[in-house]
Amino acid sequence: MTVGTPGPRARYRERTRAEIKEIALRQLAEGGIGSVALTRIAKELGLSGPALYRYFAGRDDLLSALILDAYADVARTVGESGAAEEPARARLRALARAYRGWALGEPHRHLLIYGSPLPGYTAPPETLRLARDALAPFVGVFADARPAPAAAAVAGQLADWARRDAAVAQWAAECLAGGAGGASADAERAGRALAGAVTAWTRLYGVVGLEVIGQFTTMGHDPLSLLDAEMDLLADAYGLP
Amino acid sequence: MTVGTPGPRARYRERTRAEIKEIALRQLAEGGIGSVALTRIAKELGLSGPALYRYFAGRDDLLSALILDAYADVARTVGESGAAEEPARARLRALARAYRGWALGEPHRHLLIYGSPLPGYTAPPETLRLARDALAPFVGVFADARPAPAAAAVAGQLADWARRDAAVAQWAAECLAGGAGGASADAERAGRALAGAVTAWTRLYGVVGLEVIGQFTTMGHDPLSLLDAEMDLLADAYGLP
DNA sequence: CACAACTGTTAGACACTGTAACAGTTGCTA
DNA sequence: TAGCAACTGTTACAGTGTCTAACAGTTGTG
Repeated sequence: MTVGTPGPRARYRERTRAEIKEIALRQLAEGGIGSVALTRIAKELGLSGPALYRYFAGRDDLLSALILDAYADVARTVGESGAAEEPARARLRALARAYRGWALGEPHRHLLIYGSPLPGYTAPPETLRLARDALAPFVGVFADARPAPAAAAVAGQLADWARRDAAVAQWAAECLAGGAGGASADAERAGRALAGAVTAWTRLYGVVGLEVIGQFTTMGHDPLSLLDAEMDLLADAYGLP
Repeated sequence: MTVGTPGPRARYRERTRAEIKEIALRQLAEGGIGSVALTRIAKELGLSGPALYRYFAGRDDLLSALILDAYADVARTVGESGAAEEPARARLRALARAYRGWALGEPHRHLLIYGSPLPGYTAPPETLRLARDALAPFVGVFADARPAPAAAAVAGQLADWARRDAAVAQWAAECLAGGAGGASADAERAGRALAGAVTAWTRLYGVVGLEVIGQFTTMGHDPLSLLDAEMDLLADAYGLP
């Protein structure tokens, strides 16, 4: 951690990288992932082709950076929402709506994360952490869940997971305690909460994903109603107040 | 409809088109959608570059054909499964597992349909029909559904849809009657069945989609268990026997 | 103040899409 | 059955994009 002052050079470098990503995001929004082209970015910056390779190792590296940013943005957006809502089921609705709002506002970024994966791409470990950050608020919602019998198997598997992996157990405990307090929740409780969170996330992805790719445009229902219904049914099945 | 005999020329043409699609599918499987390249397909066929444009107007046209084939394959796969299962909830599980099996067997084709859409692509009307064919068996499962209160809003919206659009109403009636018999089901019943089918499809897409893009690899649960649980919870919520 | 790192350039290899112009083949029809 | 029109294929080429190599100017820092 010998990171003293940034220095003027590193400053300029970071600024240029940010500009590149900015233009890339615009291209992404306009024509999808296939439209992100280094040469055109360079032209728009007044640079010439290969100069961009000073800032990103290649196209894949740039896209990886965009993916990481998107994950961070999702975690931030979800994390900032619904904390105040009081009955747990209202909090669940708020979390789901928050992600939907983000995804509909920037569908290309949703697709960047949850659309077709890049062929050679393997998510860096940091991505994993951010994905968990996004899931954490959901785990908190299901802190005192009492799942219906049909959900018992999944909850049991996730409880076993918490028993096997200490890091997971600790993470779950932190989510349950609301971030403070280190009271170690038992694995069964963690399993129930994780099962609720994973299921919520799956349903959320199901509704929003289909909406983003336009599979609902010919159906006669409002996707938001469907999302609310899915979260309410989940709250019912997990006995949320 | 003046389509007499195919003729030897049309025969050869169709055969070549099929070969092209075959190679394209292999490229798709190996390196994703970005790896489908007309020039390499031509080389593999012993043809030279532009010859392929005699068979497909361009890369997008070829990909559109692959998309249409994939939709048809999904409709066929789902349509052929689970018809025999007796309690409705068992049929629902079977349908869901059938799609999951297809998607895990050919993840690239799942992504072709449900991953990031091609920038300029708009689905041809035939796609719409095939998508409905895939949904039809699910509608049948929910023929006598009694949705929980949380699902009432969506069911109501879809009932209204059936009231507005006669073609939808007829389609729903056919699904409910199992394909035979023209007894016009009332719109309320159609709305309930459609709501169940749409929700089932959404959950199915949620689980399978996340599994295909590898979002479950770091989670300690079995995706199949989650899928079964989601379908069972849905059967509970819709009062399926 | 001098050097090393940084930032940028041009030239070029390679792959892919798609068009243009042209030539051989074949099925159909007058 | 002779001939034409449609079909199938070719080479040449323009345009775009990724990425490497070799080289040059600039600047922060020891």
